[in-house]
Amino acid sequence: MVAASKIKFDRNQALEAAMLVFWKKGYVGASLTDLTEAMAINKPSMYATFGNKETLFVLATDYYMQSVDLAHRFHLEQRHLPLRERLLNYLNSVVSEQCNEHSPKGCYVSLCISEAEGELIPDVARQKIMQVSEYTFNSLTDVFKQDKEAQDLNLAHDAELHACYLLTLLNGTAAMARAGKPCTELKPLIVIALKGLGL
Amino acid sequence: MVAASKIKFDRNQALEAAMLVFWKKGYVGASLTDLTEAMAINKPSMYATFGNKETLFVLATDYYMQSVDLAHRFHLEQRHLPLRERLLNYLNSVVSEQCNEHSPKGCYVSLCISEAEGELIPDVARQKIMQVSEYTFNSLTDVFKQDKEAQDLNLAHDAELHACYLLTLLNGTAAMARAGKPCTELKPLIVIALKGLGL
DNA sequence: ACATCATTATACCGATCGGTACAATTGCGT
DNA sequence: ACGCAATTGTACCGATCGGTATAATGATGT
Repeated sequence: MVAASKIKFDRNQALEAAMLVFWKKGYVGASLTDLTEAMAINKPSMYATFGNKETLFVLATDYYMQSVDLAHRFHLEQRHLPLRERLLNYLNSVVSEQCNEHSPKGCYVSLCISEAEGELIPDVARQKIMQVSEYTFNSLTDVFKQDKEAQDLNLAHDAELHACYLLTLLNGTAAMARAGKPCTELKPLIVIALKGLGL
Repeated sequence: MVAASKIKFDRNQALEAAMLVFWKKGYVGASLTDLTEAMAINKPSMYATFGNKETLFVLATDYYMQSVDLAHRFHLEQRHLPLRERLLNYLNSVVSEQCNEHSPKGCYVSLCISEAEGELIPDVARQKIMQVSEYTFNSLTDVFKQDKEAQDLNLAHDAELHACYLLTLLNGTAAMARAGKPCTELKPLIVIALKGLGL
């Protein structure tokens, strides 16, 4: 009764397509035409289903966190593995994707955060992307705080500093990947960077 | 005779203003209105003097290299200083500026390179920003290749790798600065990162 | 088979984009 | 003081932006 009739397009599939466009072009660079073409729907359907560009961006960001980011974060949570191995798996996973030929270069979050500072992203979208970045930071901080190995290595003190260090590394590789550096040149950086932490 | 008459506005001052706008908003985000208002001239004067938005961007990028980047690179060329001190001075100089309250957050080059991959920057501008990024990479590579200390520490082998490492670090701090991280939290990352190189 | 109603496609809205034509203005050499 | 020439402000160009009104479409319950 409610209203569930007629065939609707696949909502998640549309969100994934939108996410890929934002990932490639950023918030401002992604036009409604780019978005709806990739989503294979037209503008009125988009507005009826998702509200407007800003709320679409928020939902696409949620989708990113629940799919892409979750797959990476999985490696962080393998607490049965040694700390160095967990971090290596996580960092390699992220960097691999940043260079992946089959998805946009770089990092969705890193790109959109760069736009946010320029005052060219509406407020809600800006808050969303900041909150997502903070979430990753907290995940990394928790690893350093809770892991026994990290405590033994004195990495639990200043956990925030070390989390910031790894987040900076990943933002850096994201920029390099976007500039065209291949995975083969970026992955070795991870080993060097971990040496900075004594790992 | 030639034509040198009438008062013209200060060309360099205008280029500096344009550079600051591109630095804050990127290429696409910087509208002609933003640019001409900051340059304190109007559109016809801008087009008569600089051609169009794309050539203005190229000239603003040159201005950036000759002013901002040159001041940082100066620290790299102090060959009488120990390698670690030269790198520390250079990296601290760059990071300080990325966080500077009185200029746009982050890095001019890093921001515009991120835009370039999205196919939303005209070709000449794109090539210019890529070339500038390559230039910085080569400067760092030369330091590792030519410095005696670097040769002794086995950093001259894979000089490109180590240059890439530092460039990645700076792209990372640029993103973090743009996301709002203060200088006090970013500068300690430099010391950690240099430990990765054994410095 | 028919009427119903959500979804679709088309065409349009005002605002702004990069870029330009033109006329009023301004400061110079004479 | 005058005329010249470059610069200025204004007003506009077509294209595209985000967003919407409206009419054609097509599957469903009866």
